[in-house]
Amino acid sequence: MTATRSTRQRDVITRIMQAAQGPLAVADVHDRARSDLPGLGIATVYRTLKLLTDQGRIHPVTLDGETLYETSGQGHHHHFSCQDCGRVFTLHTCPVALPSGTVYPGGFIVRAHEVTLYGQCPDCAARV
Amino acid sequence: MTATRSTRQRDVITRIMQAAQGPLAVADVHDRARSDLPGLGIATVYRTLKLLTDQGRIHPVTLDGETLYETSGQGHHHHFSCQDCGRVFTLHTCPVALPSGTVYPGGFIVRAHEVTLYGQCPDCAARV
DNA sequence: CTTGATGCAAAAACTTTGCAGGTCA
DNA sequence: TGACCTGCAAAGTTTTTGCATCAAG
Repeated sequence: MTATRSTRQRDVITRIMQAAQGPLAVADVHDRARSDLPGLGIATVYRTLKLLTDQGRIHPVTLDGETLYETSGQGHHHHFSCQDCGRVFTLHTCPVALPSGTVYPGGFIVRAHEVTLYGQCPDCAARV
Repeated sequence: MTATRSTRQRDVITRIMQAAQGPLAVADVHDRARSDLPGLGIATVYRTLKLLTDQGRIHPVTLDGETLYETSGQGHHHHFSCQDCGRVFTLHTCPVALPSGTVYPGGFIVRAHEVTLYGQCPDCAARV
């Protein structure tokens, strides 16, 4: 019987993922976690993110070639990538109406969709 | 003065990109090109794709963590990724209405957007 | 001929894996 | 205490770079 233990490293990483306002890169998680755990190894971050992914608690999203992780269960949502500061935000409003099963021009049967918006986030807009 | 030469390798790779029906991975380009140029090195493929990208003739798109390249100047379009066969198609119909400058809920100023649809392509639907 | 381009191999960047020692239950 | 977990380092992957040689003009 295998068990899955609660450790200081896993707790910290899990908390970071839950507190995030948008998806995070592996390096982001590592950096933030080291505030609490200076000696944390990058391998543990990779292993823990993989564990949480296998548990379905988080999942990866790819943006501009970078693999980021975000918590699951946020419901249908999309992302906004700020072209000024590079941060990625989660959007809870969906700009498309494509129910699963919709047949798209060309005969493509749509089961899901992903949208990413690019532009300027409120912080960067205010900084002008 | 720097020059940029026309070579057999570049011609072949350029032709492959122009003939593609959707974005291609580096390995796809390499495989296809080796039909004509058996000795083609992968480094040349990377260098040529980078060159064409710098020239604005092609550009990268990321899908499911993979970096693919497609020709530029196709106008506004999106992608359809078939969950059965894995191929990526180019769609010329856009499902969202977000003119540049639109302010999205939350105060995000939208400059551009990307949409990827997932489902079953016509070929796979017909194969059932 | 001159200089840019290619192929090979080494290097760099990013992930995963093996191990010995540390920690949770 | 036993089994799981961690950090470190080695091993994979993928992409970039250095170099001697080749070839476009």
